Amino acid sequence: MSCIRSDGRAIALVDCNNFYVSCERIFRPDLAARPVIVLSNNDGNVVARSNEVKKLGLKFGAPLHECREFIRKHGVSVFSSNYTLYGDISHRVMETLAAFSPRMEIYSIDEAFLDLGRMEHAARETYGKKIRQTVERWTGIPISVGIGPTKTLAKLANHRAKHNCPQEGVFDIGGADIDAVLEQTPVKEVWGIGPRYGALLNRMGVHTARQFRDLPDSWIRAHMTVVGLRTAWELRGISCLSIEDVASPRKGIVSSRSFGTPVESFEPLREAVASYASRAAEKLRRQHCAASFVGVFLATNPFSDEPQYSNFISYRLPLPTSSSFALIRHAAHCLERIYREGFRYKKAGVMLAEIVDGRFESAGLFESAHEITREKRLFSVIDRVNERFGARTVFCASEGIGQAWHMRRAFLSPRYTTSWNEIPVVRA
DNA sequence: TCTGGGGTCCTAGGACCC
DNA sequence: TCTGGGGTCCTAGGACCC
Repeated sequence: MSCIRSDGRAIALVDCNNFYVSCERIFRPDLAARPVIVLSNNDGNVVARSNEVKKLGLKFGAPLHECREFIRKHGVSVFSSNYTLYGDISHRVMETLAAFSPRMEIYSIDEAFLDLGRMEHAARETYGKKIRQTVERWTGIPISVGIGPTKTLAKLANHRAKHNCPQEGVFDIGGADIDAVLEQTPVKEVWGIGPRYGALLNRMGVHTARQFRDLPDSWIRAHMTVVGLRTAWELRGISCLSIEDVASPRKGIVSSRSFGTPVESFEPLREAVASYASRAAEKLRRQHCAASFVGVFLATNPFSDEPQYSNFISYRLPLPTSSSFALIRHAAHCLERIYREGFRYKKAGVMLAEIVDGRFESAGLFESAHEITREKRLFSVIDRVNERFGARTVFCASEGIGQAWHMRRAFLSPRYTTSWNEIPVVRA
């Protein structure tokens, strides 16, 4: 294990508060301090809650149909998830953050680690507050900032910032009594300790982050692998997880969805799979890669009493490609081979793997290099058009135009920031 | 009626090779 | 009776994250 003592270096973890809810509120200031929730795809479960909703006790992941009464009773505003909007706001937040550190890792849609270097102790908290004010002013998104000598401690500090000092929204664990903080933190709240390990540790009588930190290495290694050991060392202030400021390309790309209504015939299923293949190909091109492995899966609804069927099949391409045409074609062949009549399908998806640098995308025996180059240029234009004028401005005919299988999004907010037709208008 | 969609890393065990 | 040992690759499964 390669770990280094962090000797005075500080890391900040910036986390957007209730990110999806905050995004919706930017354009609906009337919803500030009001209960708001955002739903998962197909309006299935609650995936984001405003503080008001959390306080009322509604759990993350609750199915919408079980919340109807709660929503009515408390006058909750409900939104379908609008990833186009969230992606765009996320981009603005990250651009703002980038000005505060030469090294930054975008960890998720709403989180980033910032390397603060050897910034003086006394200056850190002030700096954190400055980051917070700037992001809020420039993007309208409230954030919390946790500062610590390692990623895991920064994460823990962030949790603390959010819950113990929401007014300031900044907490520097380096300026606090670390032992006391770890003692007050349930071990299950430590980053890297999931429900499984949490339960195991509790059974062993380990309940706080401090108790976990002080366990013998040999026990941790034996029961929780090196991953658990790294977490413990990080809690001791020894840095084992570095800031990855260059995003490594994905090793696999999956595009899948549950359908809004079950699909019973082949044709719409083929359209859906073509759409997923096309979206996966877009993701692939965005990271300048090509794939030589395509997989397709489909499944009926496991929650229903109807006859069940699910299957997965894959195909290895002779040469890597990033062409939507080629990937759609291969995905369609896969689907033909696993499709069975007489089932009500609920979900399908496309997987790409064996991903390589796009430069290895070369012509096969029966196609010319010229053809490949032409197709690459074509898709680079299509990608630019779709980026500028909105997804699916240009798309392959095989993706279908009706899309009856499309997911349910009954409470969708407008695409305020990415569609000319849906930009908010201010009337004098 | 309704039940998300993406990812990562690590380990154990088997096959195979010399 | 004795029944190598070490290396690599692959896969399935389990844990975690947002």
